[in-house]
Amino acid sequence: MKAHQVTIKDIAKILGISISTVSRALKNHPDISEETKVQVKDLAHKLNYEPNALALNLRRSKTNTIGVIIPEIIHHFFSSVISGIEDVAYDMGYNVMICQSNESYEREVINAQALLCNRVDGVLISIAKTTLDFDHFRHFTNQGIPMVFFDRICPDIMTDRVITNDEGGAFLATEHLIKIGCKHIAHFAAPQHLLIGQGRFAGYQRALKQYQIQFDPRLVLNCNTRDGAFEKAAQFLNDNPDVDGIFAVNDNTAIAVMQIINKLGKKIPEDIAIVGFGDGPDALITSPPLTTIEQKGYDIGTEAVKLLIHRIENESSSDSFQTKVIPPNLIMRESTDKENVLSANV
Amino acid sequence: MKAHQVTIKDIAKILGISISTVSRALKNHPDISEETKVQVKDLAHKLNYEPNALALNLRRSKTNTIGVIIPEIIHHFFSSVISGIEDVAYDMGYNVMICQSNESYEREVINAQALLCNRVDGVLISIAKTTLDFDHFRHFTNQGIPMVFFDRICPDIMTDRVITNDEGGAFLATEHLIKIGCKHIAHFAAPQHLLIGQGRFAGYQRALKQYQIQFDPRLVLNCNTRDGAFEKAAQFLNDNPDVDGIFAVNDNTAIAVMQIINKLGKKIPEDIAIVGFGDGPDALITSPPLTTIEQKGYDIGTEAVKLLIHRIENESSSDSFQTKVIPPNLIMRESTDKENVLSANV
DNA sequence: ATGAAAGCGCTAACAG
DNA sequence: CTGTTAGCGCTTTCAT
Repeated sequence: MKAHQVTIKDIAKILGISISTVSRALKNHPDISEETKVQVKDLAHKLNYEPNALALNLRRSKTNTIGVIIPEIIHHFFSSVISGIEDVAYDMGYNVMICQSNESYEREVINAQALLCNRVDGVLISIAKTTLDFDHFRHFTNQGIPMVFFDRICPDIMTDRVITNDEGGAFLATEHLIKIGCKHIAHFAAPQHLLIGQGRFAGYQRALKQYQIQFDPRLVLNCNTRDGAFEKAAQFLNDNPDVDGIFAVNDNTAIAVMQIINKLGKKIPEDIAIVGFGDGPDALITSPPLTTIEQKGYDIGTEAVKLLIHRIENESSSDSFQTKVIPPNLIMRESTDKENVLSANV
Repeated sequence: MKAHQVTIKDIAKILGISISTVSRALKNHPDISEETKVQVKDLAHKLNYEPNALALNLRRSKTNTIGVIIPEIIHHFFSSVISGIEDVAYDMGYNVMICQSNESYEREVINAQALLCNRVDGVLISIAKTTLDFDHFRHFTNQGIPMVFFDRICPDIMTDRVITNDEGGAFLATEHLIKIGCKHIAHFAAPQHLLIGQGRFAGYQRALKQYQIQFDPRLVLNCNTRDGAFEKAAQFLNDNPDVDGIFAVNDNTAIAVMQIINKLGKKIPEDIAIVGFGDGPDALITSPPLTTIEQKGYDIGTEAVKLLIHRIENESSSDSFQTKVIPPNLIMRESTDKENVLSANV
């Protein structure tokens, strides 16, 4: 059943010429006569010859393949990143091999090993939440395989990096709430052992400080998931009835909080204005649509893969490592539109 | 810079034994003495030896890799499918190589070729909307590489398939609207040259017929995207003020229509009840939450990859081709909850 | 202008 | 128990 895949050997035999001539003819080597070239190419086409990438890669010890390790493909942010990666990689002649860690350290280690075995030319990584040890990544550097971390970076390993400006984005979000007149701004925060947790909390604090609003630690709630919000938000809003603005560390949390606020019968943004972080498509379909910080997944992907391919193709160049920071944007929507600016335009 | 990757040859040289002994030792061949095994394994570990998958695959002419061609990874449905594929593939010792067609025929052809060159053991495919010619897929069968189509299948090629029961799902959706008392049920439909367009329209019609409701072609609108809804829905609802139920061909359209209905000041579900198709996470966060048909992406992925691996590992078995149909579920939420059953439970 | 041969890293007969 | 050898498909010197 399994039809033997056509090789240059087959072509050579049929045409009664040598393997090397076929090889040369197929890649337009100047030494080969036009006649043979035409013959070879015709036959190759007729037989559906496809060069065996395995043999090729083994020979060159280069695979033109980029490995990617991400936590979960299902998150809109990460699939945007992948789209960015793929588009650029494709244009530059690289394949992409995607592995999901599912936020599991063990799986991440196995992924790394698989990529190593497959001799990828370089790796793009966003680390799992549960990963605390980084030796599996060091293997890449040991073997001279360049890595670029994005979004969830590894501070202990010196490499190129691409990150969002979390602090700046959080500042924008909080500043926006202040400017529309919120006086008591809560922050639903991610765990402070995560870099994004730290950065976004810091931006929140800086905005308060800059606008001389007293920081009140009681207004900071450790809550960064939809489920968490359903657990804690109602109680929190009850305990802090003066809260008139919320900056949530991500859209999911913000959206869940909005649903709770709606249920409580309070008005958004009149009673409580709310800003998220991430700008996934979800932010468009809530009621009201959610003001949020745009986290440019696609751009992060393209930048990361560009840095990586540059390293791959300039091994020698020991340019010092870069950290690219993607600047965030505030996307204003109705969840903070107290003045009815947006609907006035309709 | 690029550290030479360690090979069994290196290990053999250092230990002063032959390459084949090393090879055997590493795979616990019974002929090898415990002593040598330990020596070899220790050294291999110390040197971070990783077997070269390229060489291995070339040798065995088997890559243990499954190729996947999907339209867009960004769609929640497709990333769910991929998760399903990856989980099973991983358990069964296969790698997964994902390619996006971006709904482009040309890109799909290139993807297929890349997978062919990389000698994947099998392929999972959901075809691009713009694909009308299928020769690039026939190459796989010609080379004896098994294929499984899922969701967007290719009717012209005989292979295993995994699909949603579109007709049945649409029937459930429409029946549900009928049962909650809707009398004038509109259908926002996909183009009828697409199989899902046909199937879902057919299910809608069957439900009407079964419940003896007169089919009215004016209540069928060709509209299957968010943008389309924003263009056409308001006008449509104006022209057909008696519509009290809508079955939309997918969640995106349903959600956009809900937003329009809300803007028009009508109540959901009291004035108009609405059902979508797909059950992405979006359906949870609209107001009200959207009743929809669960399209089990993850399950489709696991089923498809199981069928594929079965084919791969039983080449000889010319079992006739199967079409697995994943049965749909109705997920009832507030967008059709006229009786307030759901909130009563709270 | 073409062919012969070595080698990329690994496995698996075949010999001892 | 271990070594020798051939070969997977391809490129690339080195000959001719």
